[in-house]
Amino acid sequence: MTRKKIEIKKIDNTTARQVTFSKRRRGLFKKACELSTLCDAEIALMVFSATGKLFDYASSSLTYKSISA
Amino acid sequence: MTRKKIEIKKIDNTTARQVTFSKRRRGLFKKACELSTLCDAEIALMVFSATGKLFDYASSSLTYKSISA
DNA sequence: TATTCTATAGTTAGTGC
DNA sequence: GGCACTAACTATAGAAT
Repeated sequence: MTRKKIEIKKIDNTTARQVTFSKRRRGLFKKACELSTLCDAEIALMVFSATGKLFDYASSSLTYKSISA
Repeated sequence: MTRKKIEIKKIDNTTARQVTFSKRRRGLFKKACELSTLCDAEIALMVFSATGKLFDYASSSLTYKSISA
């Protein structure tokens, strides 16, 4: 996206892929947060890394109870 | 974000809020897609609009079975 | 109401600590 | 592993449609 345009396909280099993962994951969560706040939306987001680690986010009033009730 | 910096708080004007919702929702889903592709991550994303409408996305190999197995 | 236009705010690839 | 830098890219606010 900068310094050099990149193609949207799997990044071959493991180190580069991990660096991109942590940068973009932060960006994605930030955007989710902003959308929730700005537009009064409820959001749930789950991200599993290639190594199986889970990162998640849910806007405050979104619970299992709230969607199953 | 452009033309004028905005504050991250609920947009009061209903029309403006809806316009921002549809624009940013698209952006968020795109980013989720890109992260999944670039970094070989599995992602699930649910967005409920203020009116209760659901928009969702899940990367292809992410199923209930895959996470409960 | 969702989409298009476009200048500018914001994100991020590549790099070095 | 994360943070900082910065050029150059993308997303998007406001406006018009």
